[in-house]
Amino acid sequence: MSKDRPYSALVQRLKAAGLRPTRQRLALAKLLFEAPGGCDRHMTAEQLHAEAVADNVRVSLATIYNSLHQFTEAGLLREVVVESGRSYFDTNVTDHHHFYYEGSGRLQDIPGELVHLDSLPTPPAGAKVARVDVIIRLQDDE
Amino acid sequence: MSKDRPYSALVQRLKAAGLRPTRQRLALAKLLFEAPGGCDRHMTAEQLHAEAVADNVRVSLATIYNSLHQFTEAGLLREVVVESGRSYFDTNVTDHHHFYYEGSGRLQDIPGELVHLDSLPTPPAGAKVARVDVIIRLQDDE
DNA sequence: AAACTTTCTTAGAACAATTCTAAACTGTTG
DNA sequence: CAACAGTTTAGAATTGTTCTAAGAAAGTTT
Repeated sequence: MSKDRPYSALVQRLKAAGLRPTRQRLALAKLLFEAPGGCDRHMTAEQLHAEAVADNVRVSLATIYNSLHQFTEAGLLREVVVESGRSYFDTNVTDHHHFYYEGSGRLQDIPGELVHLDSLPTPPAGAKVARVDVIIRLQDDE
Repeated sequence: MSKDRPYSALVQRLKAAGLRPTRQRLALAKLLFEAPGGCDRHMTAEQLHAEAVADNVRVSLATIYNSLHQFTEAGLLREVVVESGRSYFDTNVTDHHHFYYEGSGRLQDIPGELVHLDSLPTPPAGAKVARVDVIIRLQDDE
């Protein structure tokens, strides 16, 4: 019965990540991962907060930050820092890269296959590669 | 005569960039581009400010930020944002990339030739590629 | 489900990095 | 050297983010 298992897929997803499926985490996960139109989203904390408020979900900004970081930690999100005070959380956690429109501040995915990194220098002994970020910065008229 | 042309190379460099060679800009340029030991530096605003103070150059933090941005604008520096509140100014403005040690927060240059980017997707019409940043994030024990 | 433990959420304060402001100062030009 | 535009400054203001301590909700045990 749907009444007994609201958003069961999301609940499972949170549980699998070791996170209690609380009211606010579920609401935020719904906004992030089950947005009506699209799929891959690039959201700032403020944007997500605004969406939550607009959707009548009462969450504090602190919880937004907590949740975004916990989701990121759990591999449900990926953080992309584009410039000084501007950091996005990307719902696409597959191997991929980004176009960054400097004028509008918009971020756009580039499938991982489209960028071939050859002959990466071997990182110093003892260091593991955590991730490779490629950001192609575009100049667009603001 | 050296008395008439102190740091003439730097003076020229600033003038060529359309910047008045003021006392503080010259002092900062000297710290950035003529550091005793090395050549390529990755400095934060705070670090540069600390160096200036240690060198008995009285500059306000506001001027540090102004100068760093003006130098960057003029192509004398390149800004690299690695994470939320952490942005470096790199004296190496040639085409190159970076290793970022997440633990220590250190940045290390990778010569441009060592990374081959194939088949970059064509950026949308009307947009020019301003720069391609590749950051290889390394996990080192903090 | 009452009692209990643990984990979450919250408002607001605190913080760090950066930018702004308005006044004082300096480099340059005539 | 006078005058002006460009620069510097201290301190306030802003922005994005984290911390704190207290109350609320979830999970557990009975």
